[in-house]
Amino acid sequence: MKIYNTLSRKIEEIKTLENGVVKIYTCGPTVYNYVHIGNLRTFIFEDFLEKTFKFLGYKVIRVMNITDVGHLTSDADEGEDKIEIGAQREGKNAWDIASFYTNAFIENMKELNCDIPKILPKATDHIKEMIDLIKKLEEKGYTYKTSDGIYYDTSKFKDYHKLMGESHIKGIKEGARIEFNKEKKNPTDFALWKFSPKDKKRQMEWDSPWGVGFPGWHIECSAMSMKYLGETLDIHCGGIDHIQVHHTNEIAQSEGATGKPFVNYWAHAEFLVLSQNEKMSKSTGNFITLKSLKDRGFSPLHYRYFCSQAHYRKQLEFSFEALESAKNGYNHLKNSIAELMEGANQNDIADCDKKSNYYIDFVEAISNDLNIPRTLAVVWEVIRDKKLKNIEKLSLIKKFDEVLSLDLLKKDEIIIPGDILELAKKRDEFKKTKDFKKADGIREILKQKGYIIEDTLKGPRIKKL
RNA sequence: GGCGCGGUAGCCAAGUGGUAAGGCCGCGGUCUGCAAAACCGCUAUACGUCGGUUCGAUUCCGACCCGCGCCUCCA
Repeated sequence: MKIYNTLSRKIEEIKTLENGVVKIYTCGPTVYNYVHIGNLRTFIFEDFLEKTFKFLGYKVIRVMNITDVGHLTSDADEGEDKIEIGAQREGKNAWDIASFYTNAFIENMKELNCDIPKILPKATDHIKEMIDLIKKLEEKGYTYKTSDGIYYDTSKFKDYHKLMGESHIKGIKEGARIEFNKEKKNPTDFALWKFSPKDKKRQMEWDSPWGVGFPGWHIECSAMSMKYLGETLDIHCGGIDHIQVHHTNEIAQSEGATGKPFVNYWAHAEFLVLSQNEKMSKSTGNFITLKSLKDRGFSPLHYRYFCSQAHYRKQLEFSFEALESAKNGYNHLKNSIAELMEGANQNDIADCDKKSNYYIDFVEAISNDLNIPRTLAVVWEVIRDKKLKNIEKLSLIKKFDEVLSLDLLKKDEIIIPGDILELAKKRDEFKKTKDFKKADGIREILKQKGYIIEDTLKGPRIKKL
């Protein structure tokens, strides 16, 4: 298994710490609002990664955090964080907001056929671990206090910029904009613990050795990843935007505290970008959710298929036109497979032939920096192959779907209401008496009611529009 | 201003130092009472521009143009 490592800027063969086991930490959502389809692209990438390891025989231990506290809206803001703003917006308390959007997130993941990591720690459940970690950093001299919190002195950590590469350092210094916090010693210093504002009671705040307050924006990932995966882990994933700040700070915190390498491989997913208009941003409220896709007639798996068509390290341009073509492609694929399954018993689909060139191509593709688009081409090639038997094709596709998770062999069972069945029956009778005008009339009525009728060798088949 | 990424047929998008996957769209055919679905076939002389290295570059190097991202919370 090879993957691009942001740390080395090279595609590397993965060597896990423990043979046959891979420990993965994936940055999860901040639950103050719905996740958007850009977030979802990253989570789908991580799901492909996890399933690829499983496909290749690894045991995967994966952690995904739920950030339910602490992320400030910006450096300039005093004390306000997104969860509390969300609470104000919706007239609920902060805890309810976090819980509501956590559930919504999990629901989205399920709909997209993404496995929910078994270890899904919430930041608010790990305040103690964070405090302990900050204490360790304090002991080692990495911290200093300002009027509003405990900060990390990034000048004390040797390789602070290692994730970004040497060339970034210059840019950060020169490109640094307005410095919001004058008490910070270096522009890149960041808060480990923030004090609650003196005049205001926060909904979420905790006691600490430094005073009542709440954790900084980065400490939770260091604390929770090391708690569940150990001081060094194999792979850490996230969106590409996290490289410069969040992940860089995680390294500084974790390695500063332990003196050991924190992560061996960093894997980052590129952005989903909108072809026109502004960018999608959760904090500005300008974003598309899975629900809005569904409202426009797309299924979650249409979106998963859409994402599967592009490599995770390349920006993917989102447009409804492009999604429409993915939808057509996906439906076509499912229909083709449904035809292959006609007459075949699902139980007869045995293990696939691992010596098949298609199987070899598939493994080659997923193992080579997760080339999912290539695997889709393999699936199409299998379907179009003139020599393979249907059952052989299905066994390959079934195996491939362990990674793709597109429900390729799943029959869409839909419940047809009685009145629709009644109409279909009538149409069939008209057809038999060759009264095609009336038969077509009924077909038109059914269409208006949202159902399509297709005549097959085995009789009519009703589908939802 | 700094850093980074990309520009492949009408659209989305893989990939490669020796002339380029796949999907969508379009067209024709088989099937059908007609459709639909599926299948078969076809299609566009596709690799931003200009140089360089090379026997040979879309693939490597340089410059330029264009688009995008990050640099402030953000997948």
